Amino acid sequence: MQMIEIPAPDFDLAKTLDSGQVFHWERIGDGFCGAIGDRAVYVEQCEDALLANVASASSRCLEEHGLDARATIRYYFSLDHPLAQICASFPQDATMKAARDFCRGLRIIRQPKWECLATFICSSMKQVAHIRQISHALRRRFGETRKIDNHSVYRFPSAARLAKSSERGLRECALGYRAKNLLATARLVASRDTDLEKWAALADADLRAKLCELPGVGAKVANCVMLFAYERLRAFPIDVWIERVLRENYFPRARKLNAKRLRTFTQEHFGEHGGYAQQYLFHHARMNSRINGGRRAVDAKKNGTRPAFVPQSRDFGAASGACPSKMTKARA
DNA sequence: CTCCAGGGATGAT
DNA sequence: ATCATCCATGGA
Repeated sequence: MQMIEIPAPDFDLAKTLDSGQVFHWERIGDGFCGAIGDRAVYVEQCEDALLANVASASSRCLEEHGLDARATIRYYFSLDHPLAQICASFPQDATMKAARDFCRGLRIIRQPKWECLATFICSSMKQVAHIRQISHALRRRFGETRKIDNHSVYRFPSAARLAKSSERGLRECALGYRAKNLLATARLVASRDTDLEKWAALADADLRAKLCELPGVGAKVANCVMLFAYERLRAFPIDVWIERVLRENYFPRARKLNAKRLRTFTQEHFGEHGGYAQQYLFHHARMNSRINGGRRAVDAKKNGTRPAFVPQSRDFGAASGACPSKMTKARA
């Protein structure tokens, strides 16, 4: 057990872990504790490097462990993504530029597929803080524990483990009406006729269609899973925040702006790394809104930047990324 | 207290 | 095909 140092230029650990793409990392001291798959990890940023401690159960010797730990960190945090090129591919409008400057170093990470899917099934109509709470509750109750520096972290429970739990047990993790969907999807994934790993070979549209067949998964959740677990950097989830950003900045005074038109626009405008653009817009908007304790309009004015937008409309049915017919979903 | 949240399934137009 | 309504829960 010793700290390893990993070069991580053009990377911001805190922004990455606090941007609403992953929900279980805990601030400990100067860094974060969490699980990457079945490994317990402590990681902190030191300038252009990461200092990490990775505890894995299965490694032969110290040298092998070091290589494995480095590879794990590099892969999970997507340190191989060409971030400069990705940001350069963004559209050059003012809204996008502001988000790009604010989110420098934020990377889309590579999450385990089931963990990501299950977590986002739990995310519907929940604030980020609630999703965190749910993720932790599920882990504490059903997940295996791992130790790192006399601190406990918990794995996300397997689909098989959740499949054999009860809806009541899930509801006790503050899942509410989402419990039924999570349980149903866990049973499907555990039953082996839905192989999440195999789906990695599918084209975007087919993958999205497959995901949308799962209970509790619609266009928005499917796009999140595609972006955060399947490396589909084009996937553009549209939630209430993103919809506000789009309406206020790209369609000021547009009446009759339905989901399809919004989706078409995002695919055209944000292009091949739309998912990255989306995450930057999301994080920027959230961190600058009043109701989330972000910087206020007054502070923004002082800094010479544009005032943060203020959420106002509250009435829309969100949808994004074509999610083909779900006629087959209800039957099961 | 009220308001709202990284939505989806369902039934009515 | 689009639209309204309901679904639980807890932080702000």
